[in-house]
Amino acid sequence: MSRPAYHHGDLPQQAHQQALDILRAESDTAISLRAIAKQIGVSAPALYRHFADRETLLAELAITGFQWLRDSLLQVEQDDPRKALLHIGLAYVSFAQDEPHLYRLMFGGRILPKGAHPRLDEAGLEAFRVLEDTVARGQQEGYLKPLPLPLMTATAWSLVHGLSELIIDGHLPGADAEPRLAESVLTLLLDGSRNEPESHTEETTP
Amino acid sequence: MSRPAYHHGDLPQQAHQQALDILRAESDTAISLRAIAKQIGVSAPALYRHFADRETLLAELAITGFQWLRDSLLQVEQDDPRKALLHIGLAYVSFAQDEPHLYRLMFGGRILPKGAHPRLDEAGLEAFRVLEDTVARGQQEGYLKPLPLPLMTATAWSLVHGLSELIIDGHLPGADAEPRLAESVLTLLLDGSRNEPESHTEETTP
DNA sequence: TTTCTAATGTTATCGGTGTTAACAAAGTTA
DNA sequence: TAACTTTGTTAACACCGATAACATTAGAAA
Repeated sequence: MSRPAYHHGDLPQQAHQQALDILRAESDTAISLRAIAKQIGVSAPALYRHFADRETLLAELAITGFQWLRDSLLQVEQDDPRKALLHIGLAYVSFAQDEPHLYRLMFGGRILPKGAHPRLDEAGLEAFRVLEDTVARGQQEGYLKPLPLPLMTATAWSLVHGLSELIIDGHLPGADAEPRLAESVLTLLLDGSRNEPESHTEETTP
Repeated sequence: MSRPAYHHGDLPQQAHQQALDILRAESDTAISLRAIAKQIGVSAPALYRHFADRETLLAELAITGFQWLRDSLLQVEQDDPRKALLHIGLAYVSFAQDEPHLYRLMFGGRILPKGAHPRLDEAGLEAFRVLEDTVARGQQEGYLKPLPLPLMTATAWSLVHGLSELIIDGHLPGADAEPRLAESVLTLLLDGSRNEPESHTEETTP
């Protein structure tokens, strides 16, 4: 358009979107500040007015990723404890499948070192809390075993995270042929985590 | 000895070791062919006589990593099914904790794309089979539920893989304060995967 | 309106990377 | 010895992130 303006006005937004496009199409390693700048039609150092460095730009992508993940998990209805747990697990895995490169960026500790971007850490924590709350509710309603909450959430998170990564990386070839694999895997853990009041009713609340 | 020979004689081995040292000390992104060459005292292009490219060198590191992992898993004694399953899980997580950067390289689908290095894929498969065999044995001996083997192995692998990654990325802060976290997590899945839930083994959760 | 300042661009440049081409030396074999 | 293969070398290309020094503009202050 007729916008040869010296001040672009929308550079951070557009850079963010460009980086996200590249991430989705290729991988995080393919994200180059120079390429982004050229695509937008701006000089490379201009980006440094809005992002401290390349890693910070990647961190912002990961932050929006965690927000999307959180929103997705929040949309799971929470009436029945078992259904809530199963569906939140499925939503988690689906997110990873839909945004594989973004998911790897969010959790690739190698790419974004953990203490380096406080806002990123907090965004991750907020998404994690949705999962934690669901597990806690499952316990409060008596559906899950009354084991320590950190233990149960660590187990649940490990399973969905591991499953997501294995599927994304193609290590579970049955994932496409068997779309209910995730459901079966989650069910296996769920059935084992159920509280069975008739078999043994000891209260070992922490 | 220290002979400034034109032909080095041990270049691939030394390059491999150098790369491994750098990987352990920093990360895979820190591995630079030029730096390795300089350290060894050879020109950078010399490495291309022994490695097709940088990625192939990384793939060879990952291959040895899978061999180590497999060896580690093979050392778990297989008499009692429950003990075997628990200890193979613990050995798996311990490997990841002992070699975090190597583990990330082995499983970072972003770094080493899956179909690109056949020897790597096979090495990973051979390590995986040790886990699969242990699960199969647990089923044959009647300890685990008679569910489809791919489902049970996918579940077990997801859990140990997810747990490993979350621990080495620092997402489970209790991992250091609670060294028995891995054991508790694995026990939770194990108890739920048992074929006959009436027999009570001893309590292992703190 | 005019002026001053902070924000936001620019070009030039530095040091670094993987990789290839062209060439040279050493080892191997006929 | 002569031919050939292997394994090194230097030079160069095309990128990359990042910084310094400078130019332009927008917006508040006078």
